[in-house]
Amino acid sequence: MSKKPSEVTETELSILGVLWDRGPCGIRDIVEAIYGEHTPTLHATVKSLLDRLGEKGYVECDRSTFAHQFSAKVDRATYVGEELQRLADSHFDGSLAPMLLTLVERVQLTRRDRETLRTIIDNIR
Amino acid sequence: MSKKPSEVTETELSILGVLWDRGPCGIRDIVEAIYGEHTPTLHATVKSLLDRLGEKGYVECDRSTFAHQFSAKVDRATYVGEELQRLADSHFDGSLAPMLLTLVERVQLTRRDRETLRTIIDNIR
DNA sequence: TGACTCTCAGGCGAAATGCCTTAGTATATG
DNA sequence: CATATACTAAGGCATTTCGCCTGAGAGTCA
Repeated sequence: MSKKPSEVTETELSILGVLWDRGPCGIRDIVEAIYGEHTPTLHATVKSLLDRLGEKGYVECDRSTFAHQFSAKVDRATYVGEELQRLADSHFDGSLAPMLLTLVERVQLTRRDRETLRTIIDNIR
Repeated sequence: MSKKPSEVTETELSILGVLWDRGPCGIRDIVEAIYGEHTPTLHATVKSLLDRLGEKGYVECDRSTFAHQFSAKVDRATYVGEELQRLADSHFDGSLAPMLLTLVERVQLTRRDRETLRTIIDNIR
């Protein structure tokens, strides 16, 4: 289990977000999705961020096409799961259940949230 | 109430941890709790971190005594709650239920956990 | 007073972060 | 083929952050 501190920047996360929403993309697609325009500068900036996301293991690249296709290596749920585990490691000795209890006690859940949660728990049984 | 990205460093968090575990402390107490020794250098380092934690709103300082007493302004559960809300804001449009689903799917909850959780949910109602 | 302990203000180097430039390669179109 | 277009690769730059450290000065108590 690689125990990376995750450390994905807010800007990098916006790129991951595009990848999660749209699936594999070329750089141009990502640039236009985020900035609404396309310039060489923005292109290179996004490329840098993609490189770093690649080094961090969150993005991979298919180089078989002219415009390389980037895609998220980790899906959103898994990413969030890692973050949750990280929180649990820091504050609840790695165990998620107490954190979940804290969460439910602390946060204002809507009636809808409670019903959903109840359904989830019932289904797990 | 726009939430700042929190951005508490791992090192800063270790200081918050001491404050959470021991209550109000002088700098010396914190230094010894973390490093097991006390030197002018470590003292100043911890002071710097406390200053930054103060600026970020997580720590306050009682200056009425010779050795100022620092204490956490936000308790651990609240801090974790903020982090969880932040995650939900980033990935689930601020709604916690889907994130809870992710969390619950990831973990094996014991029967006891589920019962506790169910009780809590029922009591909120 | 003198020996300590503490605070305070601020600096330092390394790393991270977002942005940008330049050069070169593949593709498509006349 | 010749040329323009679109893309990649490699790397630099300015700023900020982070953890650590120094030096000066003030409060405390024998």
